[in-house]
Amino acid sequence: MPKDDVDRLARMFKALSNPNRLRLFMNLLEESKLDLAKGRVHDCFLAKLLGGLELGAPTVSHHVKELADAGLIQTQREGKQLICSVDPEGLAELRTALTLHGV
Amino acid sequence: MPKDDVDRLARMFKALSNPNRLRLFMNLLEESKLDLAKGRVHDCFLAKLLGGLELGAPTVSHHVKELADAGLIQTQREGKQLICSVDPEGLAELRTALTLHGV
DNA sequence: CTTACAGTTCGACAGTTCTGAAACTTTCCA
DNA sequence: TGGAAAGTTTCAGAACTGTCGAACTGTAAG
Repeated sequence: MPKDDVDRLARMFKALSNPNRLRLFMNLLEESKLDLAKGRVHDCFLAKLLGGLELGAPTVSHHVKELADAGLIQTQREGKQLICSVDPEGLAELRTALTLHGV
Repeated sequence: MPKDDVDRLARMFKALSNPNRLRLFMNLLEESKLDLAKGRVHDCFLAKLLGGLELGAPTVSHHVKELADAGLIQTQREGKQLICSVDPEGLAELRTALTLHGV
């Protein structure tokens, strides 16, 4: 596996290595499952992701950026709100890396 | 998702978040694929995992412990050598967490 | 225009992580 | 018994991370 790929992967894993950040991502992933089941593309505005997480706004902003930079989520602005969605490509990369082909 | 599960998952991701540690794990995973293809249980002694990695012995020892503590690899001593193998359960947990059920 | 809302940026600080040097332990071989 | 091989432990320093307060930016509603 080429060094660049390892570094890229490591960055994704790092983005998920903090419990609060992982929680944000898993919440989003849960939402995605619901929406995908209904055949819709998913997205979710930031505050909704927090679900019980007690973090200051700066911290959340930082974590979201980290996830986005790693290629795990996509963000887009809608008026005052920031809409987040899981990046399917990033997710696919992770799964591929962890897959024992055919096992 | 319960807090304990999130924390446990985060720990696994953290173990994979360092490029050198990820490399060790991916090397082991590659070996596993070969061995599984042959229908054998896999394992691999430590020095063999390094494959081009230029790290001191203490550092490698530290990384291996980190992976083992996270539940991603198993180790066993055989004479002078430490034999490592991928922990299939840990791997399965990771894959489950990243799976959009039925998608 | 003014105010409130939803995030962002900056700065700082405590805590954690990565790495290697030196010294140690265990196991094997002669 | 003596020595070498393969890891481990402990320690320390440089670098990185997670978090928040304060100040800032852009948008919507009066």
